[in-house]
Amino acid sequence: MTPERRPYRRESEETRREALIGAALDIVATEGPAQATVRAIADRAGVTPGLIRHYFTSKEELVRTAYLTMMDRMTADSRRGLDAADAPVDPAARLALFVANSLRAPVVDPQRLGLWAAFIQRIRHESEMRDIHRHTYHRYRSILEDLIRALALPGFDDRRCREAAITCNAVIDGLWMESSALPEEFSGETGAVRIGVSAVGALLGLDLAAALPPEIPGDTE
Amino acid sequence: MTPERRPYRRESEETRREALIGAALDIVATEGPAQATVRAIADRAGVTPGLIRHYFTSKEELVRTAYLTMMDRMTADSRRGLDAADAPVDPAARLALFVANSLRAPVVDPQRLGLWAAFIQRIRHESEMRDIHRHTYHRYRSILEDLIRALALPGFDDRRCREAAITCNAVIDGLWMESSALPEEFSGETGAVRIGVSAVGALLGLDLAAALPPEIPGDTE
DNA sequence: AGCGCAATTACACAACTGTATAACAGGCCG
DNA sequence: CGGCCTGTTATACAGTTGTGTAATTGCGCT
Repeated sequence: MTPERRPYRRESEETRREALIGAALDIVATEGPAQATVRAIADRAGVTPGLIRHYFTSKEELVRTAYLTMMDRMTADSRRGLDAADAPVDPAARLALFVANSLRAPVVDPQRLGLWAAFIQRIRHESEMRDIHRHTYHRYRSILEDLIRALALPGFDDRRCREAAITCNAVIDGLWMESSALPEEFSGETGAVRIGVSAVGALLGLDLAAALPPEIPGDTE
Repeated sequence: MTPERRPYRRESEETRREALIGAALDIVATEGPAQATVRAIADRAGVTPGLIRHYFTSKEELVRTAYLTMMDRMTADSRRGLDAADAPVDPAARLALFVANSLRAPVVDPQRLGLWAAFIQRIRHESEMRDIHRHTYHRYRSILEDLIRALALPGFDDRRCREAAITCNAVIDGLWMESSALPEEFSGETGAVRIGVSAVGALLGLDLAAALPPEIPGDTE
């Protein structure tokens, strides 16, 4: 009567790391960071808890890696459609698309807000986290700044473009936050996309809403 | 050889509740929610852990009460100087003051951001938290809306005032968040107050910076 | 086919968590 | 000044946490 031992498959390091990171993000997003225990993460990833310490020196390191992955996804999702072959060439359309992407799914999402909040929480005490945040913030803002500069608006020198990017970034972040926290209040006529696009337009003195390319409904890859 | 028992003083319910709430906020703000255990909270409040369950039905309830207290403070700090006897009467000055207050200490503060993030984390799963959040958001936004309506701007009907409030709220929230997370990047010329006041002005089409009452340096009560 | 290594599991452990309950004592009322 | 209510402390407890370590077994290698 030998005690049964769970059967398993050997996987590559990359596969296992990705599975563990994905499981960690999943749990933090859906159930909060307090529920993201080594046992819960391992369980969701389909392995036993001990394996986490085989691929990461500590649970802490796994979580950190997971957050970096999330931030990369956020920026990539906001850029969607800007680098494609059929990407809009009109600078105003490009800016409008970027703003709109930032203010709808999958970027706007209660789960992502929770994930992001859990991440922000750690910024003050862990310098690696602060570095990740600073890097992500600057990368996003600089995309915005480039899009604004491409508009070649009269009177917008480098300094003014930079300040406009800071301001537009703020209004986008605020709307992202609020519409993710209270989705039911930002639907229909008060949609975050509409408000955000027209707000950025107002800040730059142009009609961005008219430039926004129509959304392609089933365009989720 | 009687085992020594810790001496204590009896206090009013209000005193004890405030002490416990304050201790909880303190610890969540400085060390994160994971460190806010019943033992740590009781310790900081100068009592023993059991007392928490004497004033709150659970640790959960204490934390919830603490968050509500925090949100009240945030709004109150932003209103500072608006209700005083020597408050500005010019509507533009009042709006500018409110915006500026929201974007400097003590409202802008890394610890408050941490506190706020820990709070936001919980709104998805705990309906009481979501209610607190919704209530706080609407209260703040409606202050903003009233200040905007008082400007009596041409063409700003109720609907437009409401949408302007949503937008201004977003830009303030975004700047608050970013300057709290990366304080060193929002000092001097790129100060959050300056950018925020001029952004709100731009969104409403008026020069708010000129209307902003000068800051009284030592005015922290 | 089967050896050997390392990926994976299994188990143990001490620290810590929130909560329940009983014993104690501070200080108001008589 | 003494009793007694209740605010407060003390202690116990079961559950959970991250981590360390030894045993197993999948599977690439020759």
